[in-house]
Amino acid sequence: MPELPEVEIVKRGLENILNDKPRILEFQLLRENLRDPFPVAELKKMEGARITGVQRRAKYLIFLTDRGNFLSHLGMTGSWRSEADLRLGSSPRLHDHVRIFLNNGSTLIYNDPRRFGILDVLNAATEKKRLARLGPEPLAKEFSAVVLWKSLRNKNCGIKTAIMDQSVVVGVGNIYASESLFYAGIKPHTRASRLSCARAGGLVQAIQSVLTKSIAAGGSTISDYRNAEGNAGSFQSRFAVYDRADQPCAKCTKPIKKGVTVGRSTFWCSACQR
DNA sequence: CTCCTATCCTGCGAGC
DNA sequence: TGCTCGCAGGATAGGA
Repeated sequence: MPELPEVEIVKRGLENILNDKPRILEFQLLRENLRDPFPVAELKKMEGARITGVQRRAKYLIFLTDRGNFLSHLGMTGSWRSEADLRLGSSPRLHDHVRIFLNNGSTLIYNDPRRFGILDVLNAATEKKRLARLGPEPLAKEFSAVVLWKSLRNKNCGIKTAIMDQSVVVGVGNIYASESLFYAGIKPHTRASRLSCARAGGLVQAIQSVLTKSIAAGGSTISDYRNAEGNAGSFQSRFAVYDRADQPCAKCTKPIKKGVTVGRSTFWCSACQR
């Protein structure tokens, strides 16, 4: 579900919900793990802490408190929502796994059917494990033609696989990889190491443009994505190629192709992308 | 190092 | 209608 635009929109919604810097009354863990076991004791230590902000790094959400920080990754199907006046003993909805009761009357609820998500505290060890090897933020100045080109030079895989590698650039997932390559006019199967610096520069611009436009549209809602305030995104109606197999290319009207690259479906226009 | 596969899970739609 | 199968936004471990 969530790639950079969706996580960014969730972050902004959480900021609205948490803008009065509420205290955590209780961390309610409704099971013992998602992809990894919850660090129960360390999370419980943060009960009573004041949440001072929310940040995004790559596809991670980072919750800042005055007693340490914790992070969340939505995996494929994770979501945060808030409910007002929820009682501690009230029964959770299907696939609600974590509830954070706040002293401002709202409760943050993490729901995740497939449970590929992550909830972890942020300390030196988890920073190293989760964040240390992440590449540049695509919307930051540091992400340039030369930076991308250099990290592609030793990569034998296709360019689409390469830009989904979070050590090359963060935040680009299966949807925005196909979309970006369409706008850059680059075939997804092109060997990453063969891309010229100039074409890498075009790809940088395409990635930035697509992600920025998607954020402006509230992200993409494929089936179940909602932001923290319950609203769907609308960028899915503007996909150029993703999930548009056999439909006419908006530029040249030739049918969009679909293939499978490293187990992920890939969409492109064989006329517009070389 | 890099590359490649399998795997973690549930839900849904296509096809029979 | 009801069943099975394949596929879905991500990331990682483990072996080559």
